[in-house]
Amino acid sequence: MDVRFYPPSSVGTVGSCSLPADPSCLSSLDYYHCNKSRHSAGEHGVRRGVRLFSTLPMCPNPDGKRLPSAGFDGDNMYMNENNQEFISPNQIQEMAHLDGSHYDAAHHSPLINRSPRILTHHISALSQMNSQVGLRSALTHGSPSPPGSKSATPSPSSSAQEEETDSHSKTTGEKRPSSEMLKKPKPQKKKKKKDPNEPQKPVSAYALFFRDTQAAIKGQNPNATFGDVSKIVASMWDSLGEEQKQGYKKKTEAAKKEYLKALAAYRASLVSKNYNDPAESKSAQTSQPSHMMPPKQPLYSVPPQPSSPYLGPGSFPLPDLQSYGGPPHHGLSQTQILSGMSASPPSSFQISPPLHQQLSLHQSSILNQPIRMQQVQSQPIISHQMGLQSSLHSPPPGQQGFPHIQSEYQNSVGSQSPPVGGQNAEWDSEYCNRECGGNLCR
DNA sequence: CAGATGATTGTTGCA
DNA sequence: TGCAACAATCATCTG
Repeated sequence: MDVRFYPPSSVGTVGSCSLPADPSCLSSLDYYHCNKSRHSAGEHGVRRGVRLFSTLPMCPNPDGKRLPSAGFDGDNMYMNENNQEFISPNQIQEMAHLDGSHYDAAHHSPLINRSPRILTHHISALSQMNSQVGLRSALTHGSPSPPGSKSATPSPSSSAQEEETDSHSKTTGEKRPSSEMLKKPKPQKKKKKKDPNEPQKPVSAYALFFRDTQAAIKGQNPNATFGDVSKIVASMWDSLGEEQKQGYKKKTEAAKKEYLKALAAYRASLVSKNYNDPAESKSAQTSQPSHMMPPKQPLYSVPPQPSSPYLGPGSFPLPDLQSYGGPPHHGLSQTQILSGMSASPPSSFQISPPLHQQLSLHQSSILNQPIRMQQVQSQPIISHQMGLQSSLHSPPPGQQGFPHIQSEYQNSVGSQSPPVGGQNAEWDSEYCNRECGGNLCR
């Protein structure tokens, strides 16, 4: 796998995401490095380290050289040896349209920042690779160089690469240095037992994004470790437009509001419980030291919203599916968008088995979310479902995140995928029976 | 503002 | 069988 980062100067202006000569070497990690390069280029601050750079094995080019054969330099699309298109100017335009407030074609924002479609390309190509070579094994064990290659796949611990990484980090002033370097013996943290009745803390925007995204990444990188996925997701998060982030943050804030309400109720119940059963108060106080005290944050500081603030976990993946799905279709309804997309699949998109897996994963997560919520906490389930429903009709801002991927999901799966709009009775019932016993699907 | 904490998922090992 | 720990990363909280 060639996750080599070519300095901008080697490819052109800044786009700086040089894709490997061997498309089979393409992976989401390319994406990661594309963003790395972006950050290294200092587009909007240097953030990420290039640790992966040194830890990931490389897929050697045929001649052992690491020459960029594909990529994007901000104006031009690079092709790989197979003339496989990774990105087209039109797509760039779409990306610009996708997030016009952030994208500036003249400023060479990162590939993925322009459109997650790139990621889809990466993932799609990656899926082909991963069907043959496990990313994880390559990552963790260091894929042995093919015979004859000039060991362009150095050991992850290659000192040369470490040196390079170091120097790169130094020159770029990475905010996030190698975790190995910073790794200090972690104190064994004990997870405190939580009261099952205690309302679950709302997940952060990033966690939501992670939840949504990891399935897709995993789908295409079945062997990707959690660390790999984390890095990719983090990179994607970085690339996420402010609008999309705001979408997630809105959800988070809404969830937080709900959480605070629930927490207040929970604490109130604890208080009354303690009043009735002082014996329990001791343990309760230890686990809830502040339950007698007013919360630091005003419980109702957030202005109330008409519907369930926590749109329901189910509402997250779906928007993301949509957000991954394609250029924004302003003024189109969800159904219109989806049906329209399934009618005209992009020719360049490659369907790969993992993609199906990915879709099913993703859709599983869609329907799974309420289940999980039901299991873990006593949040208003109805509002979750309502949130899901409402999300079907009025997508929250967050779902604009990666519209390209969504459309490609839809397109790629075509009729095999469970349609969103009602033709999925069979799938739905199957899934429903399997996953939720028919309690939640409808 | 720096550091701690907890969240994300999947795997592994132990009680 | 169930639960804790762990991985990388980020957001949030806390002192």
